[in-house]
Amino acid sequence: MGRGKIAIQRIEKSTSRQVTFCKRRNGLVKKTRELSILCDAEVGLIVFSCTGRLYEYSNTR
Amino acid sequence: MGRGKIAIQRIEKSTSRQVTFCKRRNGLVKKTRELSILCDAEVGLIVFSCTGRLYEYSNTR
DNA sequence: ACGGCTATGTATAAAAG
DNA sequence: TCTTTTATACATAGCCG
Repeated sequence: MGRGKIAIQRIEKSTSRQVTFCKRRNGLVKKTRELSILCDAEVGLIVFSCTGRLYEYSNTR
Repeated sequence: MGRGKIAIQRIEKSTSRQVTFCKRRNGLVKKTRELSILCDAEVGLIVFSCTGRLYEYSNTR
């Protein structure tokens, strides 16, 4: 996706890594929520950034 | 995505829901792993299907 | 560094086998 | 019902301001 294809390996440039982290984390949460709703599943997602910050998502019943 | 647009709400037809669950769960795991590698983050994903089956993914350090 | 844009790659809904 | 195909929608990499 995007303007060019990227290899799946650690992004070395820290500013790029930070931007990608933010974008993909948002995308992942969205997909996780969609799976939960579409398929009536219970889900939990936990992400710790490399700087130690926590992000999480779960559906509640 | 796909041939038609779908609303984000529970898929009523159980066979369709099952197929979508399988495809989207695989996609979600892939995205989760990619985020972990690209952005050097620790991640955990847990999914319980509506039939009570457990699927999980986490990166190990 | 953030926020928006858009060309392009990827995921996937529906169909076909 | 499982797998494969294909057209289309969606996510996002690189840019620009």
